[in-house]
Amino acid sequence: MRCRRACSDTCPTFDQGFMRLSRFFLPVLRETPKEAEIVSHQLMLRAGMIRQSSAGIYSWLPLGFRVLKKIEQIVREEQDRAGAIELLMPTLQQADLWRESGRYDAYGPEMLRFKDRHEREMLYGPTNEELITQIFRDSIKSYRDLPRNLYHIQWKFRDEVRPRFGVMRGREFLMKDAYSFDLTAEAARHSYNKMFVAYLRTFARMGLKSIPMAAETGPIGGDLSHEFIILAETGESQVYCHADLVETRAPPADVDFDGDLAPLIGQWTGRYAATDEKHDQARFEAEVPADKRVSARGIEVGHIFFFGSKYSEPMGCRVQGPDGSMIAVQMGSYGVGVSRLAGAIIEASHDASGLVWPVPVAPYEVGLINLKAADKDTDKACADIYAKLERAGVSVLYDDTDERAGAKFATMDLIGLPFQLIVGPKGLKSGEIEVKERKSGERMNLAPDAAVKRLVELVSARRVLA
RNA sequence: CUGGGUGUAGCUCAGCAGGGUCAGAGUGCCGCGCUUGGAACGCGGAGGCCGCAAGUUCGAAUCUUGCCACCCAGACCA
Repeated sequence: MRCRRACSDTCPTFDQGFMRLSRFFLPVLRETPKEAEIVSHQLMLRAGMIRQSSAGIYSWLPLGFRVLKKIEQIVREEQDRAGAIELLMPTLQQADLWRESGRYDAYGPEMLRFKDRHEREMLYGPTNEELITQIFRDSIKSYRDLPRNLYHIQWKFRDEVRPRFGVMRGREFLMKDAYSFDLTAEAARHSYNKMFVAYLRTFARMGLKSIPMAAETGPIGGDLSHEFIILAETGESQVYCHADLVETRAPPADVDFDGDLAPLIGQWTGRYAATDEKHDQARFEAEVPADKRVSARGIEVGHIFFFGSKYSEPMGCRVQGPDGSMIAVQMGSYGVGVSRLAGAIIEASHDASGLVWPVPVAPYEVGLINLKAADKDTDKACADIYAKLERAGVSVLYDDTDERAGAKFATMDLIGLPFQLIVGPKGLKSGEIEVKERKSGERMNLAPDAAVKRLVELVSARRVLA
């Protein structure tokens, strides 16, 4: 989110990430609104991240919006790393396009349909296979322009019969969807593998343990469909896997996406992993030693699959091959539930006091607490620390309000910033301020400058995937 | 969509069975005082078309009917 270069505020991507709580918009709730059932929903409401607009439709308040943007950016960076190319398609689409693929009738009432003023039939896109296929076929005519992978991050709408779990199953949701185009099924497998690897890195960067699990393959069959499940105690579905998978590390940043990814993929697909629907207890017991059997709760955050010419054939998306023949392209699509991830991360990372953000997705990296606002010494110390952190490129939410200490602690714990810097008159007298890590609760007292230095080290170390 | 439930202050809720000082509490918000390291305390105050609409009645948050919204269980799902 923050520009990595030492650029000024004239840089359009610059987001300074500094805020005084006295000027922020953070409507926290002390009590849990009754409509929220699961913990992520409750905490998102309480921490002032979201507000429900209507069933399954939410506004993202500043704190939540920052998290959403961070998640989005990680997804983007890993898509780019894997060679996918970003574009942006509209939310509204024409019914006629969907008639080409036959899905206008096949898609149920989940698809929101309506007419514009000219009585043209429109729909709010639940997904974009048709549109991307149209875009691609209208422009690409040669096999020499393959392979390509195009993605966008856009709001979708599925009129779920029953939205629930807050942003985890909303009707309107932000999704990254990528679409690959290849000449042959074999080449498409490689495109698929790239996304597979990108997903492992994407979720790992957000501090999540994600496990790919074989999923229904649809009309094509084969083994090219996986759901990426993250483990969380409060997960919505039951999952089973080999314990080693949980410990397997995500691929490094310098993985060669043009090389043979099969061995890497094999590390993940070689061991048993299945969701409820595909679980085979007998096979599980036969393939996994008793002490390695993991039975846990999980949340689906990504889904990748290959569908060959399902859309390219009926929609006439063909390219001319080396021999001059017209060949329908082989496609795959790859989704990540961006807004859902905000909820999923919380399900995987919270405690009795509130949210516990992993640094890479934290709305701010540090919460600076002035225990006695309007006190000359604490104000000065805080202003100094605030400026130093800013210079060091650490994002800070500075609680400069005149609340009581207890209330400040409670609020800061609730919103879950990874680190807290606590500055009070007592500590300052002995030349110390307190650094607290939200997750472990560990505290240390350091001189202000040492605290800033330590904090910068801690934050930097946790920003990147180890 | 089927079944169940809930709509009263920003949030959490009481009050409805037997209509009539019932417009209430806690919390949050505003002001003052006293406080100041884990959601202090005291006093004062603002805030509600009791989901909406019809109806019954002298009188309805309370009873009747209809509608709407939201929540939960199921089927469905990034």
